[in-house]
Amino acid sequence: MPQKIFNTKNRKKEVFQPLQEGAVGMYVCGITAYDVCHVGHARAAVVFDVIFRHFKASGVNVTYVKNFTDIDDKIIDRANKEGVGIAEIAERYIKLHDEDMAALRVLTPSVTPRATRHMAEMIELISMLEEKGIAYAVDGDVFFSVKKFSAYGGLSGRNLDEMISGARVDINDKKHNPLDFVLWKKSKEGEPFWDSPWGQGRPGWHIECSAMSRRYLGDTFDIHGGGEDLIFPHHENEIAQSQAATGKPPARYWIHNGFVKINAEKMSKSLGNIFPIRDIIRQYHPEALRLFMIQSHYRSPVDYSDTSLKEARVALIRGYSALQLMKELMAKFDGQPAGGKLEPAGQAYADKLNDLKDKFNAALDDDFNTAQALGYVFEAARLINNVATAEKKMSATSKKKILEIAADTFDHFGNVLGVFQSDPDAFFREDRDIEVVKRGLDVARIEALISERKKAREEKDWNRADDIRKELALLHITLKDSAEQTSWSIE
RNA sequence: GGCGGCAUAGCCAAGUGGCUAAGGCAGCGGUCUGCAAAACCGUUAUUCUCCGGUUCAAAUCCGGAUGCCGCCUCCA
Repeated sequence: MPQKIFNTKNRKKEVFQPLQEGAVGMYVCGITAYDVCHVGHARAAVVFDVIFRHFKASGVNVTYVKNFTDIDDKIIDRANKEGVGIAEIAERYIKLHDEDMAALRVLTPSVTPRATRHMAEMIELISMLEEKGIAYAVDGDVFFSVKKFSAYGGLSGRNLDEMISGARVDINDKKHNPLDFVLWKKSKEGEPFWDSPWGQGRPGWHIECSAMSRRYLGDTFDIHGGGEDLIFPHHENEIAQSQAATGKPPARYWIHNGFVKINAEKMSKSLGNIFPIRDIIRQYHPEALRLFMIQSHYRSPVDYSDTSLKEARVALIRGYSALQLMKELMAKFDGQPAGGKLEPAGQAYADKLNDLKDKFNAALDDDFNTAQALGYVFEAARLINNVATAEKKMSATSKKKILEIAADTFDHFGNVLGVFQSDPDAFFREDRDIEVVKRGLDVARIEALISERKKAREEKDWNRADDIRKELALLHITLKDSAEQTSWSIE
């Protein structure tokens, strides 16, 4: 099935034709390192991580570039407030970013360039624009003249006249046109600076991405991504700069992820509803946050709330329960001979699993439809449960073989979506640890009660046993009795 | 004001011209169980915000209405 991508540039789903067969170059705008990452960053990271993983799993040689903006007004502000250098601020938040990404099972991109290490490339690009008469320098600042680039507005679907009439008043009287944007900024007293043909200064935000994408992926590459808020002006300006300088459009496909809303409101500092990733994952297993993200299509807005994370957690538990069941059963069948022929009932399960795998891949080929793909994952989980618990008459050899196929299938699902990759026992342990801390539970007391109940059950004192269970239920603890032992989980 | 998006069950959420409208949560009935939990089986939208139109056929295309949201300013 050919890969399809919704291209923001043309506002429609298109068949993806890479520049070079079997290879993909993808650039995604990363963070500005001045604060901890929030749930919105998490979404963008997860969305493009799944795209990265899907290409890799499809055997494509993908070069994924995600930058760090490590020089910017906000970083300078923060550095000044704390009385430290900008490098220290950037370094700190990049490190925290990396920790958050690792927790979310986000793979490290192929290249993670930093703006401050690419000054030469930026200066080169600005010089090219200046030579062509598209950029103009005024008193140490350099601006891009939007009127000199006729395709300006092509990505965001605006035209210059509309924008000029609708533009807010810009007090910068150095600009020839209020829509012109800065390529190079003269540094103020005490600010960090780099030497350039226009004097000491620092780059504008937009030029960073143009320079770094060009450096690692060339003048034209396959995919450029980012949050939908970056369409205008950031990506519009990137296109203008790159295309005006090189004569070639920078990216062929533009992918933009939708926003995360908080309880149906826009997340913003003024509303005080910024949810940092590190705070969320103290409350919920990181995979629950990840699953929440991939439950929706990447272009739809998603609404983050306590309820939605709780639901994602329950769904996650459902998946891991199937994996745990599978693991237990596999252990039981350890001594069984491998290979052998599947009986017809077993063959039907195997066919169904292969079918689900095909559908899963097709869903991702169709504009990375993770929500649909996830539906097939849960269908596969049901099949596993079915084989494990319902198919009593099937031979152990057949069961073992199906479970092997199921394990491979789930391995593929997990690899692409970045969920269900942990050992199920480890997952349940981690999840329980988080819940215990969150609810302030006393594990020793819980286990003492469970021992007491065990004794009561042995003595067939069902009333006492049930009273203990009710007491634990008040703490949202659910007990599960098996032949060997009683395990507990937190609702 | 300009540009764009969304509206599918109690909730979350796929599906964009034709098979029974995925999947998860919650609910109900059953199997299992000392009773539960988990799991499994069955069930839960004759219908996709509303009104018109195109078509043999529409949740899906077109027009209109209503509601919600995003961008136009730093923003994932």
